[in-house]
Amino acid sequence: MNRKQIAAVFEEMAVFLELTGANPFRVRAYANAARTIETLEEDLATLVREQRLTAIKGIGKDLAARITELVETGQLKAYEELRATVPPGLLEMIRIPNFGPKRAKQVHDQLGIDSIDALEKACRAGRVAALGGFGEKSQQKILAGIEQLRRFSGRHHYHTAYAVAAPILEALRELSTVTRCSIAGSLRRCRETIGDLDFLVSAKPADADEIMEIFVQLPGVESVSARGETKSSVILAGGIQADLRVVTDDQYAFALSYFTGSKEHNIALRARALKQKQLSLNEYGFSPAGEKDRAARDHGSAVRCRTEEEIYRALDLDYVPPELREDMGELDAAENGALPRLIELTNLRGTFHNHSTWSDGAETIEAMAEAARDLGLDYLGIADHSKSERQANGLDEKRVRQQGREIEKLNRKFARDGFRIFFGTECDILSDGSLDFDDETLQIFDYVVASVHGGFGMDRETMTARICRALAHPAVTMLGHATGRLLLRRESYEVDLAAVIETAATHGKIIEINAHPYRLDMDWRWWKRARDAGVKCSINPDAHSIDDLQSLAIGVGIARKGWLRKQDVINCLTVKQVAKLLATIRGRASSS
DNA sequence: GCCGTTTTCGGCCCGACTGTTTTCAGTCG
Repeated sequence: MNRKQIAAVFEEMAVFLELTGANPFRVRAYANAARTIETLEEDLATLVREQRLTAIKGIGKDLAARITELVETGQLKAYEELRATVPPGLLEMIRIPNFGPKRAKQVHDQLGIDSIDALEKACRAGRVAALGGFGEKSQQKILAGIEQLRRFSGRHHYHTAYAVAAPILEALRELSTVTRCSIAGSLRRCRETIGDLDFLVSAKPADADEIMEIFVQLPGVESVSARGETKSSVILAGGIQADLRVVTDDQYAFALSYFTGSKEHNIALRARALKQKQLSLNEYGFSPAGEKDRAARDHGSAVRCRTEEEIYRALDLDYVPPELREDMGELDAAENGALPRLIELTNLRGTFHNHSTWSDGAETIEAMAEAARDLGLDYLGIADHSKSERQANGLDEKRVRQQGREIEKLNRKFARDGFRIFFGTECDILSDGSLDFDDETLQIFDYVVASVHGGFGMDRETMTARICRALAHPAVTMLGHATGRLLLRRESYEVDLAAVIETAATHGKIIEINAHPYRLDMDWRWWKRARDAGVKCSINPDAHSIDDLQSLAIGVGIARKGWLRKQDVINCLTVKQVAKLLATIRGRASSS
């Protein structure tokens, strides 16, 4: 059983335990272990064999035994037993907003309800309102929640969420009563998908109510699910939930840190404040541990902090950029001055892997190049599909040569501006790991992006061997969308990314961050490891239109989440440097 | 279930909002 499967078992264990009313800290132990295992650097089988599991933070004697059992037998007795006691319908029911394990268990035990459909029927019949602790309003909310769940998956692509959030932030910023405001939550951390939007505003207490009222009446607000003094929640058209918190300006930095999360980062930060400084930390500030009568909300923070930087400093930590706040080692690094200086959007000078009308793009090469130049880039790589991609109008050997001549011609024109088009191909990796062009044709390109576009169903070993074989081919420059996933739509194919990263490192090959908002692939969780193995990254929008070039910004966000610095990303090189690098990777002497 | 120069037992981050209560449980982040 692989790491991902074991993590999934532990995650379900956490949910099952919660449903059975287990100790919440025990639940958390399983949930934390799931996260730890999923992003583990070392090979699980090795750790099991050498009995070093308990050396991992959060893995004790019991969990180590369970991991060992899963690795060795592919099963977990405790998991099977627990699962047998939990009706399967409860699992789907707790996906309803504001309907958690306790309520699911109650309706199951008292009404025999074991599915969302049954719950809906019971609500309509008024049977749920009659239960203790429930009422007419709860019943209506459950029905509304079921409808919301059915209409929307509950999560949204980053760019969708951003497009909805930006005008709301602007509307808040324009209010004269608002002192500071920001987006917080997973959008600020640049997660690949977003559950809901979090807005934070600082203002005088006397103005808070009016700001709340304006917020819940903004255009696009479909319904109001909560409306309090400091917090309101609304559902926007399109089904995205948005929360607004209003605090005083003294509290703003603390609230921003708090609502940016992640929850796991916050827990680690608070535990640290308690342990090292005997300070309790919440969204209002620091207060002396255990002294409830000196709570920060009423008495101000024991340590005043105007910015998040000052909060980290108060805990003897370097500032942790939002993208890194995932409790994946950032606090240790912040303590030791070992945080990376992250890449920024302005560091980008060009990009690879873009399409044109030669295959399935919407724009000519010239229009794409002009758009890239207008964005301030110095070069653009065009990598249209290879011949096997018939539905995408993939190019055969004859057409790529024609395309090469057009690019040569365009480059003479663009040379005046110091701009350059690189001639590439997005070459299919065929089922056996061979490439869609012969070696002679592959020689005409400046670079080759090798991608899997079909045969997703193969087993892990075969797929891994297929991709690694392609990466080892001397003509290949970089790997396109490493796992083939489509966020919220299609799971990735089975592949051993650790082996892929190792192969890329061995052959000096690049792996892309495909910045298309549906892909964001290779996943950010793998990049620190790839970076440390010496693998360089290329941030590519996979643009099929001029607008798609904007995705570069999301790609940079994902690179930042992956701890990448300017020097780890080839798009930060100058035209000259990158031309030399591409030539070097192909084992040819540089002409420049 | 994990963890430990205050503890091998007794802690484990903390608060807002809602709906149901009449002091709180459940849910969420």
